[in-house]
Amino acid sequence: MKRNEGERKSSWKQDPEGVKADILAVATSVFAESGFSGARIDEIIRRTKSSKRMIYYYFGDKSGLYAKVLEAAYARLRKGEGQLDLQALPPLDALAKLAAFTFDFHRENPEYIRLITIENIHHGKHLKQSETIPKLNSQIITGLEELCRRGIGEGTFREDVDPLELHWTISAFCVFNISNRATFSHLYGDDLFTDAGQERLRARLVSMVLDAVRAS
Amino acid sequence: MKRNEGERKSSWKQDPEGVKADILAVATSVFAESGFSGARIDEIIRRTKSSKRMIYYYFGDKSGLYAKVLEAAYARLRKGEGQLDLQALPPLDALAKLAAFTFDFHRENPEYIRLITIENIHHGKHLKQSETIPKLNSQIITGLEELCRRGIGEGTFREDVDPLELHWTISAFCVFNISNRATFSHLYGDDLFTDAGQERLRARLVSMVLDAVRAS
DNA sequence: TGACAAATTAACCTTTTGGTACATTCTGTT
DNA sequence: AACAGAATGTACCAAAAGGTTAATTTGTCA
Repeated sequence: MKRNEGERKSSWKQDPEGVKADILAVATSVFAESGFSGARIDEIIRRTKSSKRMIYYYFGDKSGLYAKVLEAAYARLRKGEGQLDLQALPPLDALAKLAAFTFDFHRENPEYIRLITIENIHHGKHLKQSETIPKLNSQIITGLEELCRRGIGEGTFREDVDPLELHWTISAFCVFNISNRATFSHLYGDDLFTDAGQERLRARLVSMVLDAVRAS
Repeated sequence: MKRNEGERKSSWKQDPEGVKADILAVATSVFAESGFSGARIDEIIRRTKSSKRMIYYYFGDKSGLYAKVLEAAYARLRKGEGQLDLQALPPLDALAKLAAFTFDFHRENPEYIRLITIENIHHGKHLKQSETIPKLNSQIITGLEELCRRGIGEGTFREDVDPLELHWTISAFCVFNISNRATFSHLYGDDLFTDAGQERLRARLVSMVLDAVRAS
């Protein structure tokens, strides 16, 4: 239903990377919006400049596409954290910065969190297919290990802090804030999801995390 | 493939409540297992003693069935909390008990948490259809308000504690522990999901929540 | 006991949906 | 310029999936 009266009837450029990126971007939105099973291949191609054929050409099938979408989501999430340069700050400050940043970053990128939530609904089966995702995610842990070592050495951190537990705690806060917003705000109002409410939650997260690691 | 050589060829008892309960129980499992869109009506009836028609007879359509399943899940979750009798304990102890109980209860009932997560993927649209769920959930907040009032009056709670924020915090911990287990344990190992790990997380939750409310 | 409503079964239907076959165009290489 | 292989568009398909129709059985009450 579009264009070209005078133009040539058929003409297209080859652009594999562009097509792949386009599909991936659209698929990210559609999967995040409707879940894996709820997402429709036809809906994805409709929003794309390409044709259905290309999805199967480049990604194999719906699961393959979802796996790539998920991979890209994890990559961007961890990439953000990686740029924080936590080594430059005193341990307690660095931890505070990490927690606050994670809170904001997840809030600014709800699609990625939704994709991870969706992946959990499906028992992580696509994640298991990925080679690259586990590597990405080990970075955050080694970063926290380093941070804890410094804090313990310095005497500001408890001796028994657990980097993994720390990551778990921060994730729990920041992920829940996105993943359960719909039901929570419907049941209890959206006071906590206004800008002011979110600032309070972020402050709460930071102080809780700091309290949890601080030497007594 | 069952029964009756010598028995009458066809014979069934009318049992509306039994049929409804059967369908609801099976649907709970199937929806929790596969999500809303991923769940198959045929799979549900297959595991049921009834026939497909009954789902539509009693629940209208797939969404109607899911709405009832979700309603039942919320009812059981809140029913547990309601039986805690928090008034009988000093505020700090009551809060600790609530947090620890919620942690355990969610852990023992992952299906309900999964259903809520699934509902969030679908933007809470089934929840909005329910009359009863919001009532159920207001109980926990009024309970916490009462608790906070006592704590503040007694001087053990900070003056500015927010019951809703408290509930949010406890929920975040306990829900994340279930809803993101698949991806988290795949990426970071399942140390935190062993019995010992879970006990540590529960202890962390309790101490964090207490620290957050305690007057300084 | 007979009639009427409620409950239930079994077979069927329509649309949707993920996926494919096949033809066509583009582009780098010789 | 011609060939080969990669990239893309179009039309199509078979199966799955939600939902429905129609007929049968069971319970109830006058």
